[in-house]
Amino acid sequence: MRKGDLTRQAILDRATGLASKVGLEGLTIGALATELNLSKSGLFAHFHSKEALELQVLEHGAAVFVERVVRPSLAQPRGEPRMRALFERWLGWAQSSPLPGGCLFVQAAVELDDRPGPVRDRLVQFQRQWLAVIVTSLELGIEVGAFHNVADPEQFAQDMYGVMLAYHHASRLLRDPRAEARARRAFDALLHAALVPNEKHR
Amino acid sequence: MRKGDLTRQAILDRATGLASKVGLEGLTIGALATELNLSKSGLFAHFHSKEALELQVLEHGAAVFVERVVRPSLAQPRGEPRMRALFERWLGWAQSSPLPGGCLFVQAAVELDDRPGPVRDRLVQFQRQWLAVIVTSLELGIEVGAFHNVADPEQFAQDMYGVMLAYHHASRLLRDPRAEARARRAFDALLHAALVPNEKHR
DNA sequence: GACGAAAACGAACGTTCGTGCTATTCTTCA
DNA sequence: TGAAGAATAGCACGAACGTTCGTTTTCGTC
Repeated sequence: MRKGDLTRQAILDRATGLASKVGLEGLTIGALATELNLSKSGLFAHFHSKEALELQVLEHGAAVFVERVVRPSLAQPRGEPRMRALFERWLGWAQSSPLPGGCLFVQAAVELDDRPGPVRDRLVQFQRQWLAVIVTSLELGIEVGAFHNVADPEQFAQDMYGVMLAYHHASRLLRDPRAEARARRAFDALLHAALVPNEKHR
Repeated sequence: MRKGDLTRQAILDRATGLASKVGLEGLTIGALATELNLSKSGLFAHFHSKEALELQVLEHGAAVFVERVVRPSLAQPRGEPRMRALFERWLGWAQSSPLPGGCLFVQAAVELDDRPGPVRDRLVQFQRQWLAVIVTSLELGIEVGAFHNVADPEQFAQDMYGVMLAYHHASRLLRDPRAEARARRAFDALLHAALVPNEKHR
């Protein structure tokens, strides 16, 4: 019972990286098996369908995301530091070595936006949770007095998402080395607009 | 020689819409053929490979994009009107009925960012051209005195792209009906920051 | 060391993919 | 109107897909 979980984890690790390149649909059991020196059927036995594999890849990716981005950021003090931590770690996540194809969720989001089913549903759930983290962090910053009281906190979340997606696009498709610096500038502007004056010029 | 071009055009029209849903790779000759009441081989004969079909779909999409977004916008006067026209028509493009899966290029960009080849190369070329249109429109607006002289016009282009991508994400994946209004607000803020003061309070 | 269970394998399945052929039908133009 | 040529259909192919099955290897426990 132990050995099985070990290889299952190894499979999911590799599958997450592969899916970041080719997508969940592009992920192939045969290719994944050869990459891991496993037989197709041996790998397949761990998950009992392709869809179950896709779901578990998503689940695995989300767990890593929480551990590497969300949790350490929530350890930062409320307000500007926490907000910056979220952004910086989000950027780092999209470049991390286990994700050679960029953010798994960006790939999955575009791929699944028109294909109903449990995989899409789970992804939407994850995205909503992540947006909620951003919104809540902003609202906590408002409570603490770091940010202005804004009418629509979700506007900030969508804007922040845009900065990230634009970075992803410019960096991964256009291979523009200035994309990262521009993403930071854009986020700075976003944050600057939300900061209350005394925080602004400290 | 006339009939052939006619059906070829019909094929490309339908293929563009289908590809906006399932991507260029997900686009399948068999599915496309049945949708058009054609035989697989009959359709295939028009393009001599899948890759050629993908390239022509991209070409076709770009031509429609120029005709529906770029050209009418460039008919607007320089400065704010032209910039707003570009944005509005870009938004409209992503929602247009021949693209049931959203912007074809967003789908293709994510799909191709890790798969080298001529299709990716062509897409990158298109994206660069489109960014150049945005940058040039901004620079012309500066010349005319509508916008501040900014250090990095491409920053504006990347930010504008981000607004669009965030809209796409919130709208298509999360089905958030407020996504469009937020996109407009975000673009307004972007434009407002670039406008020179006398233009700002007119 | 032996035994039961878990894990991995190898071969085969039905289907679909892109891609070639060879006919057949339809257009076009002298 | 009839011949030339383009457009489409029909059929078959090899490869890859997810999936199933029976067998073999490996593991954990007594």
